Amino acid sequence: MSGPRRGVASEELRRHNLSTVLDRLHIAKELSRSELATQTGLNRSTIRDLIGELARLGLVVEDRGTTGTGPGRPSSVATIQPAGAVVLAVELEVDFMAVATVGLGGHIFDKVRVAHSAGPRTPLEIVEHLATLSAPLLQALPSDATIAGVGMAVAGVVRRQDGFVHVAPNLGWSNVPLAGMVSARLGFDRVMMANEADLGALAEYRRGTSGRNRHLIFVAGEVGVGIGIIYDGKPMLGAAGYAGEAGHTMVNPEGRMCRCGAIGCWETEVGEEALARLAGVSTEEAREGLTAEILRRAHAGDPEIFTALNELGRWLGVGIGNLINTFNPDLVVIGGFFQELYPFLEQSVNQSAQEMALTAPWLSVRIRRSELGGDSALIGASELVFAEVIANPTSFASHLPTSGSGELSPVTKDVG
Amino acid sequence: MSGPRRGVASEELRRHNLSTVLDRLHIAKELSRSELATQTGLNRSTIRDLIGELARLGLVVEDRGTTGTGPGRPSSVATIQPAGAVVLAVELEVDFMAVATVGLGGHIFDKVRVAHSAGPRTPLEIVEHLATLSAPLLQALPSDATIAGVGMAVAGVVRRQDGFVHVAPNLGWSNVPLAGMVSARLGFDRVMMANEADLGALAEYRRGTSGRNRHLIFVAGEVGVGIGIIYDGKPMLGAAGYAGEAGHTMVNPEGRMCRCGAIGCWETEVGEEALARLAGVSTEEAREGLTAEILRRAHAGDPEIFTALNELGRWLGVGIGNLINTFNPDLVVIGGFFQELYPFLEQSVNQSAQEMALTAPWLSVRIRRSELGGDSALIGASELVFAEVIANPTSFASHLPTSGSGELSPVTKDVG
DNA sequence: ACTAATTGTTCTAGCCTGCAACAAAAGTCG
DNA sequence: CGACTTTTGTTGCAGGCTAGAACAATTAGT
Repeated sequence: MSGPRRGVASEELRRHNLSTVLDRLHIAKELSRSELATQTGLNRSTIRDLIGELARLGLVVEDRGTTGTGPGRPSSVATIQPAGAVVLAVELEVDFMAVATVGLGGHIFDKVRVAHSAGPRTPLEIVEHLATLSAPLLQALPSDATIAGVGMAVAGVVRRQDGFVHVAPNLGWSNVPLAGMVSARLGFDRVMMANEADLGALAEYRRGTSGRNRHLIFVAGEVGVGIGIIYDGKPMLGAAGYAGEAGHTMVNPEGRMCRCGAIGCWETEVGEEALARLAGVSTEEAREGLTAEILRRAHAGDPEIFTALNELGRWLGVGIGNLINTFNPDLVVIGGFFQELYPFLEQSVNQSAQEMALTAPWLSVRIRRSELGGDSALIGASELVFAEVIANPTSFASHLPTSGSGELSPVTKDVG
Repeated sequence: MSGPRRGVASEELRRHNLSTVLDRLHIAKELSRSELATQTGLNRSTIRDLIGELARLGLVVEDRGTTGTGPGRPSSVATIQPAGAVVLAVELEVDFMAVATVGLGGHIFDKVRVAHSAGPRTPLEIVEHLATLSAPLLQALPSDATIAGVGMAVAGVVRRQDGFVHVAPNLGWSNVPLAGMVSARLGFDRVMMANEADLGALAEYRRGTSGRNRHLIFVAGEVGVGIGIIYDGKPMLGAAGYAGEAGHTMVNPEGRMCRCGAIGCWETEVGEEALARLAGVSTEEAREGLTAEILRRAHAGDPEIFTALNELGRWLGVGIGNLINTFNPDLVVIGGFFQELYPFLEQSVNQSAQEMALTAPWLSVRIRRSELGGDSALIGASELVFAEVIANPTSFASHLPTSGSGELSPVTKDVG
């Protein structure tokens, strides 16, 4: 991420403060100037200036504050402007693709989710499909909307630097320069991607009920098993973006061969295939069919299913205990199909995680299921791009005039 | 660590730049002004000003540059002043205590290492012992030396926030407010501690031949097994400082009971006890005796030892593969007794790590033995405190005048 | 000795935030 | 209903910090 330390000048200061204010507004959607001043520690006059600049950039609007909270002049309220920066968020799964237009503040303009037959598809087909799906969504955006870029959640091993898909087993891909292809086909410069567990973690941290815990682990059970890590409020992606492949850590040397080639990976004990095996269900059934079927039987009181879920929960707990010892997080969030099954897993997960974890890190951690539901990957994908916008609001909207009165100066339309 | 984002003013800018320059000088020991300007991107005039302030704080000295590299006026050279900030670095082990006085730039003024009989000792005894050992070292420092604080490496689970030893099994301690005790006994305000693996990682990153890799994992084999993590150039300590207890992650559900109470921890396969067991040596022998004995036999070509080391290396490699998949580091450094045995472990470690790791993260990682030798914990302990000094050079030396000409203004002596 | 190259030194301009003084807009209380 | 209190917006100024330009200093090369 950041290189060795460099010196900075006043403009960097401005960028930082602008970014701080925009970040708070992005999360809270609206804040009064006085709330902003308190939260950031900046002076009234500085906040005024910063909000003015953000308004000029089209990222926020300011209204006269409403009254009611006590004596004193009501404070002006700054509201995030969703159309100021819109992300085309994409979730690419084995059996469906979801696309959404998400604006600043997390506002979802539109969303489509199209199932398709599972199995291998070429990257070109997928990109074409994406273009078809996204066109109407982009059309439907307000005319003053600015597209910030594309954020994608991909079930696979993705290099973050250039959005290169090293391998995506369920899609049958390897070595696909996906970001470049999407960029070329859709015509957007900024195309960012990461795997769904990383993005689930980001979504939980930014938009979940994480209570602003700054160290969290998101455990995603999909076809494979992966984790996303937020360390000190930032995504921990590793040197190349491959971090979080905890599904492929050995927990059982006497276990089964994993599709990665190694033996006894965590995934072989808690992945979807393990679930099907334990429950005595054919793997042929589709993913959603499987969990639905198991939930149905569990609610019906099928004892075989309880045994299976207890066994799965036990292994899930062991892995989570391992993660607690390794990372010392203050929150572990359960996502993917684990989340759907969690009521039946909770007890065994807690028990075996506690057995595994050392006392000290165990005492300060909470384990919770995700509450974002199925949108978690899309939200994370959008936040990936928003992070860039927020880090440098000015350069993002560099086509706009950066000085002069907002109301008076005419905005030059792009020609071409 | 850092809380939610706050706004900053110009003083913060200054602090950042001062810190940047001091950091570079701390690592390089001396740099010309022009080198600093190039590296930091700051202007000549700014560098001059910053160096001036650091000189006034007594942290660097400036000399006329030596000539020789080409035409042009020689650039002044700033040299780090070791006595400007001296850390009392302490390594607390089961069978010995090491104490050193380390100055800025990593200069070691003095060092003592005293063996004592293993086994439980009370915290009070240890603190008293430390006071006795450190007194002559502090006496021997130059009269103008400023003590920055105490940094300690402790073999145990330590809360970084307040230096609270949650548990240190080999010392027989639990719930010891060690930092507070040391602070009270020695009279230094700043007492910081962490476990030896965290500090080994820090030492490797700051003073090892890490090649400035910003993502590294240090694997420390002592009585227990722990890892230290550097993520993006910063120590990753977790929410409370307990991160890195990878020795207590399950790798073998059919394995042995660990002293932590769980079954099949990595430590039970690669820790010192496992080594003794595999080699058929009594655990009674002291730590150093054990590795020396095994090295002797290995050099003599004892086939039983080769089998034992291969088995240990295999498990070590599995765990390292797990870590590579989880963290995607660009460097793994082998420390502790693993480092001493590494020539005999290397092959099996590499083989099983490669089998375990996914292709993508495996291709970009290197595995190397530590080259810092036995000083790694002491160096890390000093860097822990130096990080604080470097983060805020001005407030560190707040007793000195912060303005006016360095040569002319008299320094007020502390009274009392 | 003269020239080119590089860096130190000094002064000024520009950016940014904080502060103080005043104005504006609410609630409160008699 | 009006004076008072409280809180916040507005504005102009001061202060801190870095960049840049102009000039001086110092060295190598010819």
